Order: sequence, then C-alpha cells, then structure tokens
Amino acid sequence: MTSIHEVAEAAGVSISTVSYALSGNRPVSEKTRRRIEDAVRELGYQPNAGARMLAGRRTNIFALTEPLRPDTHAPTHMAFVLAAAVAARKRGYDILLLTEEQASAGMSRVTASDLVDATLVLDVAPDDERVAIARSIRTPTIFIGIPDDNDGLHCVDLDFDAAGSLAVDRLADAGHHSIALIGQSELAYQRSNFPRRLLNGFRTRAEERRIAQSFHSSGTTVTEPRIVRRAVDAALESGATALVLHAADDVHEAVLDVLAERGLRIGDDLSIVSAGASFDTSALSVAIDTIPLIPQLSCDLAVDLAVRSLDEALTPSVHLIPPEYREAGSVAPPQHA
Amino acid sequence: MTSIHEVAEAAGVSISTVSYALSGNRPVSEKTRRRIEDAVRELGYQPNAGARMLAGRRTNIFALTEPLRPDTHAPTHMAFVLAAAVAARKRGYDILLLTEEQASAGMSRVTASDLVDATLVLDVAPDDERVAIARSIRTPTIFIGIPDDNDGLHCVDLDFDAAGSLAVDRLADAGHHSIALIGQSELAYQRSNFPRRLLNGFRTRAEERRIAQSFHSSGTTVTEPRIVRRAVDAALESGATALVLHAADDVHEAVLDVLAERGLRIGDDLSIVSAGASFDTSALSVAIDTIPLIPQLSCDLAVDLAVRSLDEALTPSVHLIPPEYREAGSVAPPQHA
DNA sequence: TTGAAAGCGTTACCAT
DNA sequence: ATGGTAACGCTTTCAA
Repeated sequence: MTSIHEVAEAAGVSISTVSYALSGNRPVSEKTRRRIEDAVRELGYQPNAGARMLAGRRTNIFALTEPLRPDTHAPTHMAFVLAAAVAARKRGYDILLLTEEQASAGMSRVTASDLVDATLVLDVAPDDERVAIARSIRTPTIFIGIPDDNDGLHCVDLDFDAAGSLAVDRLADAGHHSIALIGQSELAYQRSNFPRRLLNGFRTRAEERRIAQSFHSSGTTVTEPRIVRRAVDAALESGATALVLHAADDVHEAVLDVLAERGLRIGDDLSIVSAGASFDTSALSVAIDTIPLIPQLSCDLAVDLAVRSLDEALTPSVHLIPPEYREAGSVAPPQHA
Repeated sequence: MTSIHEVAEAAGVSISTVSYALSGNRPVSEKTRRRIEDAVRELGYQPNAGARMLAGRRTNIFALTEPLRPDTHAPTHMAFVLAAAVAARKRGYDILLLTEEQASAGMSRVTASDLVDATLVLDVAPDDERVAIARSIRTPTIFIGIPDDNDGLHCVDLDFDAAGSLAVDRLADAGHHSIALIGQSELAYQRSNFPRRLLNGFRTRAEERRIAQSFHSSGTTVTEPRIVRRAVDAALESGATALVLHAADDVHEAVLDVLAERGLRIGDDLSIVSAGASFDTSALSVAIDTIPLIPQLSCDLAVDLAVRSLDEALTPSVHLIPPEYREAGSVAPPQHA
C-alpha cells in the first residue's frame, strides 16, 4: 500500500507537510499543496485508517445500535438507518453496525476499544437497556428516540406530542367536533414511546378544545387484515367526521379502501390527516394531509450533536423537532357543520 | 484509557506476554496467563482498535455494501443485514455499513484506507457496478447474490433455479399436471436476477416433465392490491391445480384470502408451495409447504469465504446453496387426478 | 517460557 | 512555510 512517505518523496517534501496539506491543520503554500495533491492523485494515496486512529484522536466512525426486535417496522427502520448513514457520511463519518445482542454489549466493546467516536441509538424502547450503557461509557451517545429515563442523555426525536396536537388543531380549525385516531398495534404502545406521545398530544388537545375524540388501535394488514376494518367502523360509529392516522403504509391503504367501500369521499364526506408517517404518502391512492416523520431531520440533528460533542461539552437535553403540516386537500369542513 | 502496559505491570510480566496471552499466538504458562486475565478483568482492559489495525494486519471489520434502491423489499433486506452482522460477529468481525452512493465509492475508500479486511455485497443487481470495483481492489469481496458478469468473483446465493425445479418436482410427484407460478413484480424481474432464476428453474423442469405451466407476476399489495387478485384468477383460469408462490409476505396472505373467497381449500382443492421466501411462513393464516430462502445460510457461507480468503487464496466461484423442502400439508394430489 | 525492541503509518509538537 | 521526530498502543521477530 502506498504510504505518506511515498507521497512526500514524490512531492519532494516532508511527511509532516503532506499530513498538514491534507488535513489543513497548518497553512501550506499554494505551490507545494498542489504538488502534494498531484502526488496523492497519481499514487492513489489513501491514509491508513488504523494509523490515523492511533495517532489522531478520532476514528471517524460512529456506532449505530439497532436491536431489531421482531415487531420493528422494517421500512421505517431502514429509512432511519439510511438517513443516519447519509448524515454521518456528510460529516466524514462511517457507520459501524451493532445489532441484536451486540446492540448492548457491542456498545461497550467498540467504545472501550476506541473503535468509534460516538454512538447513535436507534429503535429506542421506554426502558431501553442502552441507557445504562450510555451512562457508563466515555464517548458521546445520541438517542434517536426518547427513553423514559432520559436524564443526562442526548435525545433527538420528532415532537410526537405536538404532532398529535397539531392534527387536532387543524381538524378543529376546519370545524370538526368529533375526531378519531387510528393508531398502531397494541404492542407498539407497550414497546415504544412515540405512539403514546402522539396519542397523548391528540387527547390532550382534543380535551382542551372540547372536541369529542376516540382512539382505535390497528394491527398490521399482513397478519390481521380485519382489525383495520373494525377500527375504521368503530371510528365511524363513534360519530367522528375526521380521522387521524398514525400507522404503517399498508394500514393507510387499507383504511382508504374501507372508506371507499363505504362510499365516503375523502375531504368531502370525511377528513383525514396522516401523522408520524415516514413513508411516501404521495404514493397512496388518495392524496392526504400529512404531518410527516422525517428520518433525515432526526438523523442530521443527531449526527450534528454527536460531532459537536466531540470537542465541546454539550449540555445533555431532549431535542424535540417541531412537526410540519403538509396540505393535500384531505381536510375540509364537516358535512353537517 | 487503560493500555497493555498497565496490564503488563499489574500482572508483573512484559507487554509481549500480555499480547501473546490474549491472542493465543504463543504458549503462555497457566500461571502467568491467569495473572494476566485477572489484571485484564480488574482493569477492564480492551485493546485499542487503531493500534491493532496498525500493528497487526487485520482490522476485524467487514464492509457491507447495500445500495438500498427504492424498490428493495425492506423486511427481506433487513433480514440479510441482520444475518450478515450476526455471522460476522460469530467470527469476531464488525460490520461497517456502506449505503447508496457510498456503496460503490465507499467500497474503494474503505478498502484503500485499510479500514476493512473484506467486503460483503448485498442486493446484487444483474449489471452491478460493484463488480468492477471488486475487481479493482486488493481485499476480498463476496457477493451475496449473483451478477450476470461474475467471472473471477466469489458469489453466494440460494440455488433459485433448483428451488423452482424442486417446487415443480414435488407438485408433479403429487400428481399435478398443470401448475402456475405467481411471482414478483415486473420490476423485480428487471432489477434482480434471482426472480428470473427461479422462474427459469420452474419453466425448465415443467417442460422436462411435460407439465402445463403458466406465470403471473404480482405487484405489492400496498400500491396495487388488485393485481394479486388478477394474478390468482388468471392462474385458476389457466386450469392450474397447484400454485407456486414466489412473493412477499403480504402477497402470500392476499393470495390465501382470494382463495378463501373462492371457497378453495388449501391442499384439498388446490396445492400450494411457497418458494424463495425469507419471512416466517408459519405466521400465515394457513400452513403451506415452503422452499425457504434462509439469509443466515447465505451470510454464514459468505462470511466463511471472506474469513478464509484472508489467508488462503481461494479459487473464485459461484456457491449455490441447495434448496430445502419443508412440508406443511399444503400439497396433495389434484381432485380430478 | 518469557522479554526487549523494531516496526506499523499517522498526527502534532518543537524547531528552524 | 517547512522539516524532524516523538508519540500513539499494539503485534511479532529476535534473543535468551
């Protein structure tokens, strides 16, 4: 492998000058910098990663821990992994994957061996065991999601509470007095925090605005296709004139199907808002208003926090990303308003 | 951070003895080994990764490249990523994730900087651009999937051809004379190789055995729920008394639904075999015979090849994993046999 | 069975 | 603006 010595020789300078020219940590004359860059290009020089880690104090690698529980929604999860990788690369970092048992033990291992500069935590559970590990290690840890016990931790997430409230606000503003939330599976409300947070924001704001509200959980269409139908029927029977959906893409489509069967036109007969969805809602058969969950936003912020905490001492805190409302014409005043 | 020197001092030996005791590369007396292990435990010593990479010739990291195209089936993909990570960890390797643009450029980068010992390639396309890169780098590359141009490459995959043939054989052996394959989306037959290989095995064997056969592609239930129904109807109209399914989990369930609507009982009225599925088919509403795609098998083999090619010069070749037939009672002789 | 010491390829400090 | 060189923490050869 071609080393910094060969580059130095080819450019007729010392290795330290090559190092400085490449890192920019010290001014280098325009002329020699060019000679060095030429040599680098011609030789196809790429600094040795191990040597950099050893000499410098950075590995330029972030660990990404993902427990991958069986009930994890794969497409959403993949979107976050991808967004994290892209965000990290933009800042010059690679992603080291820690899955399953390694998500916890691995965190300690790669951190203690100085393999990574920081850790990003995905798929956060309310009582996540990685919280304890985060507190026991030296390197920074950023949670993408919010565990119950988040004292002293860096956390990043969509403000699901606000998303729930925002959905209610927009529907109430449009004149609706009775709305229903079709949410995730029962299990999701036990395993994760964010569904509860959205539900909480939904309920609280509905109460504040004296709006009648009801909640209906859904399964997944694959294993329990009929649950969606039941949820929709229950929502309609409750007298709701508007629906808030917090669910996966297939449930969205299934809900739209059921409504079409019932002869209900979106917007005209029934208003709908999708909240906290990370998939492309424009691919649905009917355009609907959305308060999206944008992985890129969370991951960019998480990576930014990670990078910054490498040389500053950041005050740990929970960063809630304000929800954003995207209109698509699926919300209108109720028929009997 | 605690270093090898502190361990050596605590154990009253030289650092080389500590190194040898830990690596096992040289016999160490029972007594001193124990003292060293005690010191390691008490000090919580973890060898510095950068130093190991630099001094040793191994990084103990594999790159995993995954382009993550929009049409990739997320659950299947996640299963492979997970299986690869687990397989690698079993052999002492971590996984460095290379996504999107990084899947190609990243391969050269991490390889040239000696960040990884080998590369695993996922989600292989027929004309995959990573083939050229694999040929241009020094470190071993293992493809999990088979590109069209695979000369001189290490490839690992389920023998989809044989899986297609096996499905035909079992149905023909049961007495069926007309069978239909409900396959993937049209797009999948352009973007990937494995659907074509299964289809090819299916057709070839059907012709060999003089079995009437037909093929029907399906969409995904999310975006095109009606395509599944059409595919099933077309299959039935073709006179098929048995179905081979090569599709995602939701399509499986949708097919079973349509058959239930038609009043057809699995096994009795119509035989079914699922081929090349990586999800848990036992979660379906009806138990069906399976020729599974087992990510763990491919990934274990891939990792094994990667590890072995680090010190032997392995002859490049395509490793086809023989398909396995799992009975569940969904295949029986045809009614009018 | 063990130890001393020469690298491994960088970075960054100290000079000039 | 540039060069020399001491770390960085480990692996492995050479000696004993």
